[in-house]
Amino acid sequence: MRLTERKIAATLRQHGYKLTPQRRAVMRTIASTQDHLTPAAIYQKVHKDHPSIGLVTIYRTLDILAKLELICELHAGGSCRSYTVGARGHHHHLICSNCGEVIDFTGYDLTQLEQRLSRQTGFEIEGHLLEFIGLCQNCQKND
Amino acid sequence: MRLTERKIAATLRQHGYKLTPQRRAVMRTIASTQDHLTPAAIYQKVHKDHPSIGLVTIYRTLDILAKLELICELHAGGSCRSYTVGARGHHHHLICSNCGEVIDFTGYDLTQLEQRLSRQTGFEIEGHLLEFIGLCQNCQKND
DNA sequence: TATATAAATGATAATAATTTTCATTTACAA
DNA sequence: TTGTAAATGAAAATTATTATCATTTATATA
Ligand SMILES: [Mn+2]
Ligand SMILES: [Mn+2]
Ligand SMILES: [Zn+2]
Ligand SMILES: [Zn+2]
Repeated sequence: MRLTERKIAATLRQHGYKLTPQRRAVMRTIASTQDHLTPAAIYQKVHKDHPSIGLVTIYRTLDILAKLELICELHAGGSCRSYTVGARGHHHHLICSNCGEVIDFTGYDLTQLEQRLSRQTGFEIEGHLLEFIGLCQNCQKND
Repeated sequence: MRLTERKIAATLRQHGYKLTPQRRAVMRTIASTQDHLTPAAIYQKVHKDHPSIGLVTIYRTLDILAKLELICELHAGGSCRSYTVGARGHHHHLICSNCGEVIDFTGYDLTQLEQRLSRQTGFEIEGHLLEFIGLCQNCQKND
């Protein structure tokens, strides 16, 4: 079942956030489409109904909604990049959210899943991204 | 086995790229650490040995190395964001690299792997990111 | 080894994305 | 109602990324 504006609003309330017209507008926009939207795209849509809204409010609202896991952040290609040496061959990553340490791991095969998805959706799949985020041992010690 | 500067250089050659001191310096820097580094961080490191290098050259070199899969791009938290409504509960994504369409999929469980990784590395894993990138049916038709 | 030439570089500017600051407004608890 | 902390929007500041273009350079080949 999809998340409605009403549902989102309730969760905001539960967490002590005020329910402003601007936030409603952002929620409505996001809840009204399957697309993934950049902050700028959301701004443009919201702006139609709510011409006085500021882009900053979009960013702030998105941060809150993401923190509450009401929306989710995607990391497709393009910007937002950092690099590490490529271990030989295909592999995946384990990333420390605190210090940025990256551990490569191999031996986990996603081709079965890839084929299933391709069959089910008609997508021609070119690649994938599998990353685990957490705290490395060091960063656990130092709180 | 880790990728050495020498190995990287050979691959560059094979693909018809010239071997410049700047590129060597970038390769050396990347090959010399396990860390993942932002373009800015790489620039700072390279800049020490090679004060005249331009940041633009870093970007250009990284693009090439990524294209040749000698390094890999990470998408941890932070910037590079676009949003989609959260389907009820945890799910993963299939993203069209051309038009940006996103399909959520569920029913793929990574907790086994997560536990294995946690045991092996001592990481306290907080979450993960699993995304497949490809072309949706529409974008396949329209080339 | 000298030379021709396409490729690469770096300075600079342009663009785009994101965050900070701060004075003003507003949601909502009491 | 009213008080107050929270939220907003304008503007500026930062930061990331890309485009342009004159100059330099790696390297194939004579
Ligand atoms: Mn993989
Ligand atoms: Mn998952
Ligand atoms: Zn760490
Ligand atoms: Zn598409």
